[in-house]
Amino acid sequence: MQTIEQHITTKGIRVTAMRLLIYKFLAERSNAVTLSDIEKAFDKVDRTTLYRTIKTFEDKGIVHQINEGSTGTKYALCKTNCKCELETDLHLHFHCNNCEETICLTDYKIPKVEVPDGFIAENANLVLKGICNKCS
Amino acid sequence: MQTIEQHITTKGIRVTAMRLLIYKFLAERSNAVTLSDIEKAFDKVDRTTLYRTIKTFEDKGIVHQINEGSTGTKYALCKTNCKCELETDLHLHFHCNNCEETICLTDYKIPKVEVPDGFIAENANLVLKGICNKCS
DNA sequence: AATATACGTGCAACAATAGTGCATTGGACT
DNA sequence: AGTCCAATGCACTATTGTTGCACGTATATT
Repeated sequence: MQTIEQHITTKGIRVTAMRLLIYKFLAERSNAVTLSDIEKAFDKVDRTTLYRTIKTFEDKGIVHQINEGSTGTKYALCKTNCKCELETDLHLHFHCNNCEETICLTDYKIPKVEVPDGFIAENANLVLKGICNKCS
Repeated sequence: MQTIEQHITTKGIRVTAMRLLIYKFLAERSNAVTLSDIEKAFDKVDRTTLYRTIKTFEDKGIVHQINEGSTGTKYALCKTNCKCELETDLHLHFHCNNCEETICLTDYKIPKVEVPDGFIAENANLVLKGICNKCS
């Protein structure tokens, strides 16, 4: 079991107080969050820092982004050994139209889909919308 | 074969010059467009009108929305008899990381996916990212 | 240890996208 | 024609995404 510090370090970025805070915030919840969710949680932190921290995390494969239709991108932690690869790692997301939460269903992978000749798929984003288990 | 006017009318909204223009603009291209794409195309039109027209179209099932990660929602016309239903109508979208175009692959349906107990999926949004046929 | 360097953070400003309220226009209907 | 309601346009506000710069702190170099 890696510590968060070790995990961040092995991804090739420095450990800072801010990054640990943001990481822990994300780790505490199973739902994807927007930048402003994080901003509200720590009212001392500058928006820009959050923005850049999340961007760094994304570049280094620590978080992934989800677009589910409501305005604003959401983010969630990747699993420890996720490489965000199409065939193996990409899971589906569920957006509840009632509570508006977006949940990572990490155990539900995106099925293999056919694409027309000439198209090369490298990445995928599948969001199901409906009613989640808490709201149904 | 329905005229555009008939199609709009049967969806339960009035035909106006603006709506015809926007409809035709969408019909002319196979790619999904953002609101500002439309805005640039008709520089006489107010953004608010576009925004509300698209919203009306969306509510009435004339267009569908696609979220593909780059900022801004994109829109494309639904097929004539599309009801935007999960099992039958929802097709996949392809976003090219090179030319940044988003293409409706209307003949490629979203495969049936399993969701955990308690979740009820009503809608889905699947965007593949990679290189399109023109750029590969 | 002292210095140089690179990185992280915060501030300020800007740009793009979303959304609302209100006055006016214009078509549909009697 | 006059009434009514939907559609449009204008002005304004809110939210989200983004960049440049200055400063401080951690890291590397000697």
